[in-house]
Amino acid sequence: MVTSFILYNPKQIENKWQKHWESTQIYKAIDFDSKPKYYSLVMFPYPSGDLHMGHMRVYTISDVISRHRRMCGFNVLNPMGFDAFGLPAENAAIERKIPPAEWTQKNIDYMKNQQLKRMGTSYDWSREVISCNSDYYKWTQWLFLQFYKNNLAYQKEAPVNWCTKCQTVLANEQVEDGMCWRHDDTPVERKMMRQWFLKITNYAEELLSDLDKLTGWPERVKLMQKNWIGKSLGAEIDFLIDGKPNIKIPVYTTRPDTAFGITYLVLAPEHNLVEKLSGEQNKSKVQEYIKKTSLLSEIERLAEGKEKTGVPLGSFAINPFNGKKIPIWTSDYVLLEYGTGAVMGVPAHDQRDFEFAKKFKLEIKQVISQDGLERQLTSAYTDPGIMINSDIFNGLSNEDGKKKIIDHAEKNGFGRHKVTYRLRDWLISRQRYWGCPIPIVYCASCGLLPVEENSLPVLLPEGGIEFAGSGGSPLEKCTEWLSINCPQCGQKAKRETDTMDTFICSSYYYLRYADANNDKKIFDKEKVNYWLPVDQYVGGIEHAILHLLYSRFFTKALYDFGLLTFDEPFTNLLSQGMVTMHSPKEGKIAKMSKSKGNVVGTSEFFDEYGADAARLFILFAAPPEQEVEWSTQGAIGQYRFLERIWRLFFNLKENASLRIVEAIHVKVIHELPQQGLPLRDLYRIANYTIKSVSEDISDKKYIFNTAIARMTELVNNMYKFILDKKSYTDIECQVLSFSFTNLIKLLAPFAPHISEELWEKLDGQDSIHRQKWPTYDKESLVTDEIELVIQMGGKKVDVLTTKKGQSQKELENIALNQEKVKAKLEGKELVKVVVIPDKIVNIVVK
RNA sequence: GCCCUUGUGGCGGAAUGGUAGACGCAACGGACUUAAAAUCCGUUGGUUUGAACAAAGCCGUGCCAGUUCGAGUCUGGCCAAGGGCACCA
Repeated sequence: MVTSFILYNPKQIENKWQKHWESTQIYKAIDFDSKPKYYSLVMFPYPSGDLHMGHMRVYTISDVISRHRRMCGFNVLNPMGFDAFGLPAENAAIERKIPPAEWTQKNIDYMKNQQLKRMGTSYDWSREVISCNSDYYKWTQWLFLQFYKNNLAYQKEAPVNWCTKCQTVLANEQVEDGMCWRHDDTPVERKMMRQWFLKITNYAEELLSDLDKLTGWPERVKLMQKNWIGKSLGAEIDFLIDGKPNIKIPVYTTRPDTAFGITYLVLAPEHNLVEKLSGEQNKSKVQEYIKKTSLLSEIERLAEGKEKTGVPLGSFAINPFNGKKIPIWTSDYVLLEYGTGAVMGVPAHDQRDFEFAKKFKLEIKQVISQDGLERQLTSAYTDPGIMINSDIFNGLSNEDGKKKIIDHAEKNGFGRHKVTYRLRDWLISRQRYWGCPIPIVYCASCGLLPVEENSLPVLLPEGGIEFAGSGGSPLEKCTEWLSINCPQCGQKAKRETDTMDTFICSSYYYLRYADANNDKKIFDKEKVNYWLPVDQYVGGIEHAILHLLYSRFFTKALYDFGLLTFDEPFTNLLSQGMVTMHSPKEGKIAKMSKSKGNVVGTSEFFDEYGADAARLFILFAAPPEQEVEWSTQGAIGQYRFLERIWRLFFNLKENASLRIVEAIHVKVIHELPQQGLPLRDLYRIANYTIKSVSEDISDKKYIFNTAIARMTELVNNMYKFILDKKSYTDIECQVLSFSFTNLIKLLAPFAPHISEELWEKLDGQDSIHRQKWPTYDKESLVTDEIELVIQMGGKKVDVLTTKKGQSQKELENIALNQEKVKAKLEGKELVKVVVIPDKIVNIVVK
């Protein structure tokens, strides 16, 4: 009897099952199902139009997790959507005259049907969200209004990145090496503009301290967030102005212990007291300086090694500690947005101040010293030491001094303890068309008004938009759209023309998935609190700060608004490493990307070798957090692995009456006679494979590369077992069937198509993806023999197989009686023998 | 400058403080074939002694120390690569 052998044809099989899964809707998540819920999420993509192998990794990792949890009996939510607002669409409109909405939708269709689905992903597409659709951005606007009502959205004048050619503000992400992203010869300038902000700084402390709750997050991500928030403890000290008793300048410092070394004050050029404190003779010079620095780009202003610049204002402040009169300067090395925008100059103990004082010949006064002696400084002394020249504080260690000085200032009312964060409020205004309109109205008589909730969404006008590529937001020229009747007085009013940063859209999409089609509310409270928080989030490390911090902020704010019962959105986070490949343009290995010319498309590979092989390779080549270098050759290796399984199926089907065997009666296997040992080994290996793969795929480990290696080993062992075998006994058929059945079940999350096809060929019920994850026979892993390693001085001398469970003395005797050991012991003195039972004997000699 | 991560064969990578190099790629050999491809079965860290397919020895996880019976793994210092932050007072 010859079973007709069919060649492994991944393209055909994959297409067949993708269609089948879609029509049977096997990945639909059920609200409030009786099974425990599991929310598996991958960061939704920007629809740039073409995914390559570099993108595939994140979807594969997340999909393996989703499929595995489903087989483990969870009610899995695994949704997908598109982060669809953003600049490339607007750019395409400018360059190719395609409306952004059309361009975006075309890309979404392609990515969804030709790419994401072909990867074999298991999304519940009924919950798809597309952030540029009005049924989604209506809720983005609604959220903005909640922030506004809760005093978390406000406008202020702030320095922004400005491109003179585009005549518009750029987001920080759009500034590349200090130049405009569209004009790489145009340095970005700084400009003061009235902009919308979200008050994320209100949550600075909570965002910082709750990092401790996130035990399922990688340490490095938490550390990056911690550094970004940048909490620092110090003091605020008030300085009075000589001759102007009504004005005081508060200054923030982390080194109050150096207060007696203050020899000048510096204000940021944008500080609102600069003008007021400029003396008559200095006024023109100060104004000139302010103008000059305002024109400097961020890059120029912060350039490393840049010489300090600045001008004296011509007025003086009084050091409240010693009554000394000190000059007030302005310099661009002081930032307006940090602390109070003013700094006390202590050249002896701060390197920046030191450089400034040297350049402008200001006094340098040492007040901390290692040995209590004063000496000539060639650079700032920043190490700990003893306080000198500090009046009543002399002789204290500077650490003690910090506290005593603040206490002293507090007692006398000119200073206090102060906590400062590096985190700034979130600038969300964008002078762009392709974004979510900010629902605000400006009325000449009523002022600034929020759009009423029941008239949301504020629709983006479509058609007839002029994308000139210059002159600010295209919305400013949509005169029809722009004018509106004031919701309060009915008079003519104007809409806000800025749109929101797209990070707003992505700060809550994971909540919307819980109830994506609700047109009455942003989401049903019950549903969102059933599904959330996300059990496993997978995404790129590039979002370690922005997206993940913003999302945590949103969740905390929504919790405070009473919409959520949890205050952290993502319980577990996996930050996958990037996919790299040799870039001919850069002459080295670099992140896979179109601009670097090192892209491998998905379709070409899928057509020839299939998505299953690509998935396996991407998971096999390295652990998920590390980088992976794409290698088509390596991926073909995984294709060969799948072919080996495929051929094994036909071989066993023909010769070993292969069938589905989920478990073998344990007794039968253990009563096998001696000559059945290779079979018992195979049974043991099959069970060991189940154990290893289950552990490696669990949320404690996520090491898919070793899981795949274990499966490869099982296949290799099955081949070894059947080598030269012509016929099989019934028990051999059982063990082979058991091994094969469990192999394809273990393989199912990794290579979903081939495992489904083989499951069908085995007459398996339903889908393999709805089978129970295998369990293993613990007893089979217990052996009565062990490999004993014999070492001398920590170096391996011999390995031998012996009975398990022998005493230390017995093992020591076995070791000492080995020929090799005896030979080596000759002429040496035995010092001691270390025995680790069932493992190792280490003989120490002199 | 500060902070973090990573250094293991020709390559990607495995190794609860206990046999370094699992698994794969590449390379080489054998079987099959008229032949090639594919497939199946093997070999493959370096080095020395040896006529040797025998066999045995030595060295080896970026470098230098340390802890330990025993270190790729733990500690300290250094070097290199990558990443984050960067005039944050």
